[in-house]
Amino acid sequence: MKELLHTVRLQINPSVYIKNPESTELGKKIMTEGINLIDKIGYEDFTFRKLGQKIGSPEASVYRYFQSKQKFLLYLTSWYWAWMDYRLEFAIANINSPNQKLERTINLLTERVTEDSNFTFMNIVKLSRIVFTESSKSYLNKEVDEQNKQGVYLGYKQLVGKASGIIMEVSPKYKYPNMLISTVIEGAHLQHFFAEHLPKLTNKTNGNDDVKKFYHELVLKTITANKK
Amino acid sequence: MKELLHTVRLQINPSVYIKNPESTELGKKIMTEGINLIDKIGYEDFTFRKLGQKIGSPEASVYRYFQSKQKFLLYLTSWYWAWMDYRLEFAIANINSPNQKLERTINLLTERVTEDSNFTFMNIVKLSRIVFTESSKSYLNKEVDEQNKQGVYLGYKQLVGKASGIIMEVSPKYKYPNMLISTVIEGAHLQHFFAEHLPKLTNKTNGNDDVKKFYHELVLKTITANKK
DNA sequence: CAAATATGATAGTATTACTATTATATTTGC
DNA sequence: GCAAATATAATAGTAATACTATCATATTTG
Repeated sequence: MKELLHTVRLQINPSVYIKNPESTELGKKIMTEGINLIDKIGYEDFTFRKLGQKIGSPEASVYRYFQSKQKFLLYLTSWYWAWMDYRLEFAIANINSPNQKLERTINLLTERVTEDSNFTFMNIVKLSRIVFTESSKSYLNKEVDEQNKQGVYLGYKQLVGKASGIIMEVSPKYKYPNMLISTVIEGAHLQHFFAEHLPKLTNKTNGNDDVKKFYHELVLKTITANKK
Repeated sequence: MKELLHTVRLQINPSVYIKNPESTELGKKIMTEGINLIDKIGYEDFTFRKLGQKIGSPEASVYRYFQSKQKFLLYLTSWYWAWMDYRLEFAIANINSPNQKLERTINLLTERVTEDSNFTFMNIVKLSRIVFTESSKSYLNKEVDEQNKQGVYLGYKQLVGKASGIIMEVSPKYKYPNMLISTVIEGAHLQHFFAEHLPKLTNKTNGNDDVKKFYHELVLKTITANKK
């Protein structure tokens, strides 16, 4: 993707923050250093106190932006999904062939983010690593229904919905587009994690693009009608 | 599956416990009530102190069986994978057709456990709910490499390996059997969770067996060679 | 220039995830 | 059948976590 010279402001559901961190310097420091810290020590060991020490502010100041570290994680993941949604729109703009749209969509959803975009102060490489490892924890808990009512997963749902729509363009009769897309997204995260930490659970051969290839093939074959 | 009148002792890697909980009454109480409690309040809110109160023993006693609540979760998941492995062996015993073996395997890996087996004091329905929601947290963290060295994921790897072998029987040239199986296992857990809590991310129509059907079709189509 | 808002500095709290110690009860080995 | 080993109970203690509260000061805005 090309560098963008104009600034894009991503839309994040306000339910995940108290005060928009993009609106102040301190808020931006919280995001930048928060990402660094979670990427380094992991979500479990991450605390607002440690973050405060990094940015030279008391933890109480961090609490003025986010109710809890859960909400902070939700903010980061929401930001990521909004960014992906934006990238998806960009990637399929002016493309007419549904098949080509689908190919680009699957690429986007399954490939690793390795290059830093400088369109934002967010470190995207680190953020995407965080999302791959930690994002499922934001819904796999007992608060999921309550949080869902507040709308904290809207960004994720929107992206899944959009990608499912592209599946339907290619194969209008396919019954399970949402299942397929959420399987692909979460599966790709997992496979990248496994490749690094539990290789017995995956199949990385020589190279790099195995995950992408695997899900490409899987999606295309799955949505194509069989000649029984 | 038929009820079994003999007792089967599942093999659990000793790295996940200090003292085998199956060897004493207290140990069994810890498992039974631990499962009840995690199922009720979730892994995050679960503590050994609360568990101790339930079973009328001090938390120090629980610590004599398990080093930490992480290890306790690992014990439960290891037990579950060992049980699944046993059920898989049982389900494919004396079946010759690879396709039929595969069908039964996918069934086992993707369906919800709704019936309590009385071959054990473990509440399998609750345990499987716990595994669906919490098991990924046992590896999605910074300790994964260290824990992996200790062998705590061996049971899971073994099951994935066995199921991949069946894929290879059906389709010897297929390149990504492990990816496919781990995608199916974790994906099915997720889809069941979504169906209950985030239905926008899945496609449940009228009935019940959608997840099973979806993954069946997905696997069969994926491993079948295309006529290009 | 007053009023509102943002931040810093500091303190406090209930709970968590443990570890340690001692006493008593139970099992086992000879 | 008794000593020795082992298991459990009872209790206490600790550093860290995930917050909340208060007050003073600095900065922005109308």
